[in-house]
Amino acid sequence: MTAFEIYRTLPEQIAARLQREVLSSKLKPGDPLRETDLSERFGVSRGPIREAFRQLTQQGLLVLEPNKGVRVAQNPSVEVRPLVVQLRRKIETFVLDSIFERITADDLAVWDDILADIKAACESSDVDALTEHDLRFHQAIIQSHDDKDLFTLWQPIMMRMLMHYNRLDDIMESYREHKRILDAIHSGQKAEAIRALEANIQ
Amino acid sequence: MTAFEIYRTLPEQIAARLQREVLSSKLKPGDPLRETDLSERFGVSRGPIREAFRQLTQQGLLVLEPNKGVRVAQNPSVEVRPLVVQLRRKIETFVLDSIFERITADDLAVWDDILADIKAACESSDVDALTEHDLRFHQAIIQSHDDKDLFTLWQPIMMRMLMHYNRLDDIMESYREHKRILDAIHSGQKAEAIRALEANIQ
DNA sequence: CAAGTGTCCATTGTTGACAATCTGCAATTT
DNA sequence: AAATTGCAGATTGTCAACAATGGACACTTG
Repeated sequence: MTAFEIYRTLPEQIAARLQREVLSSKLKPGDPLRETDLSERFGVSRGPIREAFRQLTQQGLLVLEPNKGVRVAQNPSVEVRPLVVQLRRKIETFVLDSIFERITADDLAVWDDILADIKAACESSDVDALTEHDLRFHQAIIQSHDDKDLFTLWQPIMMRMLMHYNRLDDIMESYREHKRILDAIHSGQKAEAIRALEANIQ
Repeated sequence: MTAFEIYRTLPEQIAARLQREVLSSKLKPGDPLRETDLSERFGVSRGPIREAFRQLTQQGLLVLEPNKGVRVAQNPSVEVRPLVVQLRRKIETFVLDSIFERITADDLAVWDDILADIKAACESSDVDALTEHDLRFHQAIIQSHDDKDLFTLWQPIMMRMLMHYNRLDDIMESYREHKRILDAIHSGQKAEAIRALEANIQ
């Protein structure tokens, strides 16, 4: 299957596959995941499956109950959803504000590439691809901060927002929002970039 | 410290022990934890140890690198620390505001008990016990919210603050801060309770 | 008939053996 | 002498067998 290995470990590959299925709602909140099923499906023993569960639990996509196994996590309740939005805004604007003066041409090149992927996904109305590249976009920004631990803090919050990714009537609007962020960064307008980033997080 | 701590599973017991050692700085940032060592020390095989690692990684106390094992996580950098404080404030004030009108006498009785433990720890200058009961206090508040997922979101943020628990010159001040919170709740002063809670989180 | 009890089966928990990988150091090469 | 390569030991990764747990359902019992 692997022409070239994108993921270092077996559990990482499995976790990536399962993550995609959760975020695309192929696996729905409450769905149980059985270790034996997956070990047969992926042709490995239950060990790596458990390790994949570990990673996805940390991301908040799966919930583990002792002696009962794991289930796909529930979406955040309507009451806490605004809190999640605020938390994500706080982290991402903190990062953008913190790194702004140190953004390199290489950083921007990478982000521009992701923006192109977002555009393509919007134009073909591919919601799953949009979710994936939206995640990549914001992840790239977070990971450009020196403190790598920020990513660990941010990831579960981001995941809780992506699980109900259906806020836009016009899918192209997502592309425009991300473009506004990068345009502002390109022209060195920090305050405007932060505003555009906040507008994108809701 | 409670006389009988009942943990449902083996990994939970192990994780609790290790958590205590990290929070009391018996295990310091960067220290490696070897599966074989711990499996001998606790008299179990490596499976439950790995599951305990999983839990502590989710809490942000351990960091896992493939093929290298786990290490005790680094403290947040001075730059990120204010962000962590803000995030924790946002979550805890959100919860207190949200549950305030539904707080029961039973809730308050539990919180008063924990406050007594905090007082005892302060009076005997037992910093480790104070850390433990401080954690219990805020955890009890978070967990009184209907949405149990909030706890999962809050825990890793809380842990990052507890790892450098040394802000107070006068340890008794911790007791007074927590007492102010409960006094305000007892007398139904919501705004004052939230103010006192924010003052305690720094 | 309702409440409790026992049994079976699906599933997770635990274990020890073996494989793969990393680290440090010595031997080799340039 | 500096850089590279090649072991050897330590450590994590994977596996399959067995144990323990929980849920469903039939059965007793009052």
